[in-house]
Amino acid sequence: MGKGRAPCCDKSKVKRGPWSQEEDLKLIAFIHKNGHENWRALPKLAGLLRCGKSCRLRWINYLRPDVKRGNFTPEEEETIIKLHEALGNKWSKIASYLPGRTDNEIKNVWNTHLKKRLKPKSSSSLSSSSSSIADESSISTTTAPTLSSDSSSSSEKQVSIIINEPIDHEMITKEDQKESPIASSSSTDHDHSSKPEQEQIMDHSALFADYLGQDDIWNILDNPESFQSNDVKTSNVGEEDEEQKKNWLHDLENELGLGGTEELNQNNTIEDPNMVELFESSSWPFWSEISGL
DNA sequence: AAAAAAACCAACCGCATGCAA
DNA sequence: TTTGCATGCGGTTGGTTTTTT
Repeated sequence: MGKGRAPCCDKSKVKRGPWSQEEDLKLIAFIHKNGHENWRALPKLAGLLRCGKSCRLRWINYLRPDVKRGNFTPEEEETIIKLHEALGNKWSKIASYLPGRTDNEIKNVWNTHLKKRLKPKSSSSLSSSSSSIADESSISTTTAPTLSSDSSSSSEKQVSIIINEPIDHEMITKEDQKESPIASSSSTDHDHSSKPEQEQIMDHSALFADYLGQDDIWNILDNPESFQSNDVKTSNVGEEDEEQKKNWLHDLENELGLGGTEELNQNNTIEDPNMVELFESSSWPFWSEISGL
């Protein structure tokens, strides 16, 4: 409320533009260990020349464990359309009904695809919705982890949407983790076996290859479900030295100058149990590497 | 094959909001 | 109540990729 706004950071001293792999890893490693209770302080503590805002955005939109990447399914698009009709440009609200999707991503999809697609028939849909710029309460919610739509084909079809209970994408405050480990519920939503063919997993390969020196790992990372199976995991990883995995984060942190020696506990484990709980329940592709610690 | 146009999407900007002192 | 800080949010930009001419 009306107050002078201090600049969030000294723009001359922070890096801007696309994130490098190293920056991503620094951010991931730091949040893994410490969570992100203070975005403003985080860049400094993590050794990043970024503004806290930028770190937050990068984490939320790209790096966090439950983020789902790739094409939107027709069901998701339908949901967005309906929610947008009801909520307007409340992207974060809309995102809260779509596990794994970010407000930024939804906004992009809307602006680049859905808006145009709707335009031709906008008159009808808008007219029917003018009275109906439905308030939120009109959205039926359920805890059922599905959204269902009346399957038939016509564009005039009546679509009834059962929408997921909104979830909190801003998950990793420790309190939130205790109360609603959303990653666990969304992890099943991330079942990549059901993903559209075109779905692109984020390019972890480049990210980790530098550190692990092997490309096979990316087959695993691209099929996160394989993490659940020790058999698959070990067979894919091959005879690789377990020690290497155990020391991965430690090495990484040393490499990145995160001061692993005093910050790691004796077992080289992630210290924050809530973080462990969160990441364990997630299908986040980075987890299997880090969890070997 | 090259140039131009369109599409895509990550990241930035700055206001709004909540909270604590 | 006021003030200042931290973060959330939505609009916008600009670089990159893809498609069209």
